Amino acid sequence: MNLIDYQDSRPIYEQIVENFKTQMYKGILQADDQMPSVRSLAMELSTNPNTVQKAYAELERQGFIYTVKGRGNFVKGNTSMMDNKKNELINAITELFKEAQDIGIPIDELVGEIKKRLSSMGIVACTASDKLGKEGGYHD
Amino acid sequence: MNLIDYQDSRPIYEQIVENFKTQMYKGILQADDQMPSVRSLAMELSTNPNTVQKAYAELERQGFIYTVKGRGNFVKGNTSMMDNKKNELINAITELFKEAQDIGIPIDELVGEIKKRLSSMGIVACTASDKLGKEGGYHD
Amino acid sequence: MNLIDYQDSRPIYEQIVENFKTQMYKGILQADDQMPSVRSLAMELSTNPNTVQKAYAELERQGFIYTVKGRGNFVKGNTSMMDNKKNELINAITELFKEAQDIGIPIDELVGEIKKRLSSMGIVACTASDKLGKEGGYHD
Amino acid sequence: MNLIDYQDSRPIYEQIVENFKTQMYKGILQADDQMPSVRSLAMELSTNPNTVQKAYAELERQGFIYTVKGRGNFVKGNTSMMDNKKNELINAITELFKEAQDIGIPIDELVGEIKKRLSSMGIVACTASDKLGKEGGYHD
DNA sequence: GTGGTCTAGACCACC
DNA sequence: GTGGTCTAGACCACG
Repeated sequence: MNLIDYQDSRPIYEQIVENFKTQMYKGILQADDQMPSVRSLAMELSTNPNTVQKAYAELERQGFIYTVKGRGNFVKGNTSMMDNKKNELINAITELFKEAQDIGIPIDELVGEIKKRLSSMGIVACTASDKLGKEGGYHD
Repeated sequence: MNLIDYQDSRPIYEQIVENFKTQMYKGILQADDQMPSVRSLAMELSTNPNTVQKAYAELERQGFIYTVKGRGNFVKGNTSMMDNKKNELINAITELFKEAQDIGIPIDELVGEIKKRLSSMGIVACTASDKLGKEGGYHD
Repeated sequence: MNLIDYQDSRPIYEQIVENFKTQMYKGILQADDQMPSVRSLAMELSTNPNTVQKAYAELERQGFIYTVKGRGNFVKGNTSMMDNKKNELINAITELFKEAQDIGIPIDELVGEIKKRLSSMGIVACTASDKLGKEGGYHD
Repeated sequence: MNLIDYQDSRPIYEQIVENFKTQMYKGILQADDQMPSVRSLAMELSTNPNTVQKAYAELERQGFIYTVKGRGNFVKGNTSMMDNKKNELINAITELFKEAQDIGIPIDELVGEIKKRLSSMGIVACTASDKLGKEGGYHD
């Protein structure tokens, strides 16, 4: 469990939720893995058990974990988890591109800069754009 | 001025700020245009003058407007405005792509889907990716 | 607001939620009516503001109210509310009838007894059974 | 013995109780049949013997089984069992109808829909209501 | 004034 | 041991 950023404006319980969700997306936490107990995690994060409890309740509500009373919280094997996340990302990015379009920022410039940054992080964005670009379909 | 969405979780003053910023980006509000007075806008939005005041203060802090005592608030002709916005968008999108990469979603799929959606909205995303993909500028 | 039954095994916050939901179903609370403030209701019920807060959060999550920060909670004008409730009731009752069937209790007996009880409460169940039973069997 | 649903919010011991009760209602378990031993059932359900013990204690308290020291637990031949269950069901259904009435849902609609569903499951709900309506058996 | 979050500490049911 | 609920009291952002 990563540490909490007390500088962050987001509430602590929300940060906990986010942390666990990414851990699941990344496969660090897998189906039926046991979550740390409310109390122990509270100790580890030096926060209040109620706060952790709230985070777990939220995770359960969103379908990421399930609770066995008296035993603990466990990761739910949610097959559609990935698809949801993918759609979420697609929506978010599309929305941003649309916004750029609205205020007249040329998409070319955006994409160019983004690609530069991604590749400087070692992310092979080119393959993607490549496929996009390919067969010369769009050479204006 | 568009209406405020009271069901939105974001604070009202922030919605006002956002509204004005997009109006400036879109060119609806231009340099040295006069902003509506605090009181009149508060009336129009049927909200508290304090709230409008807070929004204007925030806009001034961010360098989007300037105040002339006794006369009112005016739009600042900020040449770097666009660049800031562009950078903001680039950062946001890059961040999202990075996240996708982190959890193992193939960027290809994302870009493909996004492209589909943009073009279905009449936004010519293809030209952008094209230029990217072509001249091989960023391949290494 | 009805009183809380501290004998009831259900948690207090859940009782509060239920109370408000029925008040909405009955039309006592209508769209955009303001809910009592968290603190005042807590006082009235002589319970803790946190408990009321939890109830309100749940009501918001379920789409029955919306929150305007700094102003209060308000009833959401949910048109599909009634339909949801109706379906819920139908499901519950059907489930019970199915259970009876499963363990071999003749449905006739059940319906007979239920009808007796409903009419003794002044509920005109007969009209309903009428349609069911068709052609004018019951002109009493 | 059916399996336990650990994702179910109800406590495990309660699920065990329910399971046995329906088995008795359905006649799968009959008077003086021996119940599985606490330990073996605990193994079978891979749960804690304490939990099974608690379930058996509850079943005994409710008059469904009796204990012979050193021999085991046995099903009680309780003639009033069925009547209790019937009353329970009648109460539950009546309560739901009353609730519907309270919030102004026309009982006709409810009954109509329920009838549709029951018959689509092959349960002859119609005959029941029919008998009700016809020979006037329950009219007074 | 409003709601939202958090802490500290308690009690309960369940396993 | 586990999670779930509740209290008392605090602090913050928002209007």
